[in-house]
Formats: sequence, structure tokens, C-alpha cells
Amino acid sequence: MQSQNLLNMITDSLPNLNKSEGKVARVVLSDPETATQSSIATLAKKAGVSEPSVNRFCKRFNTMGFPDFKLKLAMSLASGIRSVNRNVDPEDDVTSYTPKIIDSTINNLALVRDSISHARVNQVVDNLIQAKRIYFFGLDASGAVARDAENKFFRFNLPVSCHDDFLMQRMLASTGKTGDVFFIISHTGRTKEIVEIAEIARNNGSTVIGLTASNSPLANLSSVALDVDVPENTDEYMPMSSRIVHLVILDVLATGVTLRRGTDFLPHLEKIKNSLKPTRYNSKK
Amino acid sequence: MQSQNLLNMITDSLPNLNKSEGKVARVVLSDPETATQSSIATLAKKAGVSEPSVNRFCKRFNTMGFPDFKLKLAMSLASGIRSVNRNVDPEDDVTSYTPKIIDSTINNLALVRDSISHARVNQVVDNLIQAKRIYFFGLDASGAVARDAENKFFRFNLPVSCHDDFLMQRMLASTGKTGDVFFIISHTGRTKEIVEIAEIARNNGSTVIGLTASNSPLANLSSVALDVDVPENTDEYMPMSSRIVHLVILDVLATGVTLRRGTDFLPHLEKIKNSLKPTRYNSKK
DNA sequence: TTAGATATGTAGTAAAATTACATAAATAAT
DNA sequence: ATTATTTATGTAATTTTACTACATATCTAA
Repeated sequence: MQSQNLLNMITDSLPNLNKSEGKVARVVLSDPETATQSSIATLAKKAGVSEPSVNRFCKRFNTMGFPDFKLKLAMSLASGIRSVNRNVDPEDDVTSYTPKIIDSTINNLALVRDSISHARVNQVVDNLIQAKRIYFFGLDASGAVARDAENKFFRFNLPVSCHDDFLMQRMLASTGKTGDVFFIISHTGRTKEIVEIAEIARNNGSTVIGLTASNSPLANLSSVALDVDVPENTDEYMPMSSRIVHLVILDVLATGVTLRRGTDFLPHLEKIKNSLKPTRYNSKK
Repeated sequence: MQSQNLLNMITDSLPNLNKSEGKVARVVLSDPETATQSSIATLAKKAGVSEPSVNRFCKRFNTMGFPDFKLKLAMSLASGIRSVNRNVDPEDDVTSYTPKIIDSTINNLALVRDSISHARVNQVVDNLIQAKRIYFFGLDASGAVARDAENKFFRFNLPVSCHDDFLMQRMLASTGKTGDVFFIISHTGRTKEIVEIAEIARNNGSTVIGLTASNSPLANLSSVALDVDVPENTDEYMPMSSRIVHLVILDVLATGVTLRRGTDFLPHLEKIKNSLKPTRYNSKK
């Protein structure tokens, strides 16, 4: 749905622009916020070009004209990439670091939303539905993600289990067969043990699904790779948010599985939900 | 930071508007997308009012005028709350349910960002730093969240552990002392075992931090409650996204702890990061 | 019923954006 | 190198859009 981020489009086409349009581009990129609030005249002045040049610049990016351009620009500012200067620094207090952390997570989610391959998602859903067994593997932070996945897919009455011990993982991978799906979660995709395990599983004819960084050794070994490229946390204070992205992708997959199962399957989900009711205090209402 | 969502503001003030402004409001709310693309004249016509009425309507919402209003409207469409009609339905395919799931997660994150109590976050950070021991407790889906928290806080050289077995939890709670922090994660805050465990811990003088629904039994029992109210998933297909919100709040807390520790602490974090390096294949670059 | 206040619309004005056209710069061909 | 042709940019006029000041209508309360 959502068209690609306008700011990125401008950055990408920066080398292809002619002189005046380039000037406009740089002014817009340097401070997009104020650009959305300027008139075409002020922007033209700031860029040192004529008003029609600004107008032509706008039309390059599939917009109707300047006002429409500002609108789209505002939207891309709001939806994504409040990237610049949103890093936590040592002077921050609660009121500033809290929204920064949350916004950065939101940004990352927006990025995958716009970049994830729907075809691959479909393929993975296929694999999960047809699997004889599903193993979710992860180490370290991804271990918790694997756990969550098990919890989620268990509800679908699928034969799932979850392992975060790499000896166990290795043993299971080496006894895997065709029809078994090894769903391997890894932020970097370069942890040696994990990569070896993927290799073993592949060699036994099992399906390996990698939820990991694109072009990583794990991704290259996978039958289907779901690429997640979250900008590296160069900043010491920024938490690793690929976990979050991984979890949300698992949500997407779970939804895909549910939908594929069709409405006949809903009563089963309802049953599981209800099984937990007696363990709860009633809500007041 | 981010001002409150314009669409919500309009909806909220709907009863306080006078006749013509109400007409405009309804037209805008019925189809905000096209509203952002209309001129003041077309919008006035569609609402059956005069242009200045539209203009006055805009100024009510702290905007400079119609163009500014459209801008802000576009931003709130992009940034948040695409609330209405973003539910997954059985006819959806990958290309539609994928963004829906991700957007709904984003919405929920935006909501907590704008509603979380910074004072409470601060308090919790205080408690975590001064704790003699920290226990992360969770059951079911929250078990995975607790696991993630352990992994994260372990890196701070804090005495943490994580438990997702309620018998173990109960034993630990009953041997807790002053200075021990029980960080209890629960989506509903009404699971009987969890609530009892919180009660036991409190009675022993331990600190209980509840990451849970506001006004739930668990929240009421907690020394400090971090409220997370994610709209209930009435929709069968929508995954529970409170987990995600919980994780991100834990990220925020972790950041708070790091910052409070000061820059002297950074080498320690670096050391942990480096300890993992030998387990990885080198990146190609 | 009427005075005051509030709400809405009309018409004129100002601002903003776009178009058509002219000039300038760059590229290619001789 | 010079000219022809294309491409890029700017000028000025036009059109669209939004805003302001004011007038009229509607509502509220005495």
C-alpha cells in the first residue's frame, strides 16, 4: 500500500537531478520539517532558484505540484524515518529518551513494512502449514523470540517446539527429515553454531527458514530467507530492536497461517483462549 | 513530543462544535484521505458550508489555516492511528494483512509513547539500580518477555534471573526480602497465580514492579505499576501486541539504567559485546 | 420582544502556485 | 570551432487558492 518514503526517493535520485533541482533537493533534505511549512517562494529563495524550478522538482516525484509535494513529505516524516538526531545521548532524561527509543522501534517497523517480500512471507506460510514438525531455534536474545514463536504457533495445533541450546539444536537438526521445518532466528545470521546447524538440517533434506539479516551466511543457506535489516546500533545506548521486528514478523506469519486455515479453524483458537479463563480474576465490568 | 493525533482531537471535540463546523468535521472524518487533497472550496461545498467556516474550523485545532490543517491531518494519517478499518479480515491476502499487522503494532507503540508516565519509568529505573536482586516473572507469552528481560539486564552486571514456572516463582517470592525486586510481567494482570505471587512478595517487604494493564489486580498490588493498555484484540485474527509493547518498555528501562550508570559503565557493555565476536563469521566488508 | 452575543456567509483582497513563454546553457553535429 | 538542437532555467502573466473584513442571520437571555 503505502508508497515508498519520499525522503528516501529524494536522496536516491540526488545524483540524477540537474543543477537547480539538486539545490532544491539539498535544501529540502537538510530540513524537511520546515520545508513542509514553507511557501514555494521562500523555498525557491532559500535554494537560490526560481519558483517554477521548485515546482518542476516536485513533479519529478509523482506529485501533483508543490502543495501535494509538501503533503507527501509531511507524511513520510510522520510515518518513518525521524532518523537523524534521534539517537540517545548521555544528557537525555526520561522525557527525551523514552520517545526516542519508541520512535526508533517504530521507524524500524515502518522500514520492514515497506521492504518485506510478500512472496517470501507467503512461501513461509506454505511451509509452516505443510510441515510435519516445526522447530524454532534461536540463541541469546533470539532464544526469547523462539520461545514466543513456540507459544504462538502451539495454539494452531501445529507440531512445534522451541530450542535455545545449541547442542540440542544440533542433535535435532541431524535427525531432521524431509517435511521438517527448522525456523532459525538470528539477528546477525553469522553465529557459527547456528550456521552449522542450518547446514546440517539442509543436508538432511529438511526445510530451513531463516529469519535473519539479508546476505548473511544463514540467509544464504536457508530454503527461504526472511530478510530483516535493522540499522546496526552504532549508538551505545540504543537497544537492539531486531528482536521486536522478528516478533512482529512472526505475528504476520501466524496471521497468514490462521487465514490459510480458513474460518473452520476459529473455534479451535477460541477453545484455547477459553481454557485460560478459569485462571483469571474476572474483569470488573 | 509529537502532538496528539489530529483525527482523535476532531473526534473528541465533535460534540462541542457548532453546526457548520460540525458538518465540516464529519466530512473530514468520513474520508480524511481525500480531505488532505481537497481545496478549501471543494471541502466547503461538500460540507455545505462557506469557505470561511472551513477556515475557522481549521483554526480551532491550533493550526495556522487550511493548508496547515491539511498538513497536520496528513501527518496524523501517516503516523498513527489508522484505527478504523485496519482489522484483518478473512478476505485479506499477504499484501494487505502484512502492513495491517505491522501498522497496528506501530499504533500501539505510538499510544504508549504518548501515554506512559515518565515519573514511573524513573522510579522503576531507581528501583532496578538499587536492587539487591531482580527477578523477572512471566507466564505464557509473558514468559518469553521475561526471558528477554533477563538477557538484557544481565548485561548490566545486575543480579537478575528469570522464571516462567509459577511454582518456582511462588517459592522465590516467599523467600524474598527488602531490597529484592520482583518485576512481574502480565498482559491481563488478572492471572490468579501471578497476583498471589505479587501479594506474597509484597508481604515479605520486597518491591514489586508490575508491567501490566492499568487498574488490574496486579497493578493495584504493585509498588510501582507501569501501565500498558493495548486495545483488546476483539478481532480473531489480530495477534496480541502487548508483548511487543512490554519489550519496548523494557528497552526504555534498560536505556534508563545505562544512562544512570554514566559513561564509566560503557566499557563493561563493550566487553560483553566483544565476548560474542569469536562465535561469529566475519562480515564480508 | 429585544439587546447582546454568537455563528455564518458574502465579497473583496492578498497570497500562492502554475502556466506559457523567452532566454540561457549545454550538448551534439558539421 | 561554429552552429543547430536539445535541455535547463528564469520571467511575467494567469489562475487558483486561501484569507480578511464586514454584513447578515441566528441564537440566547433578559
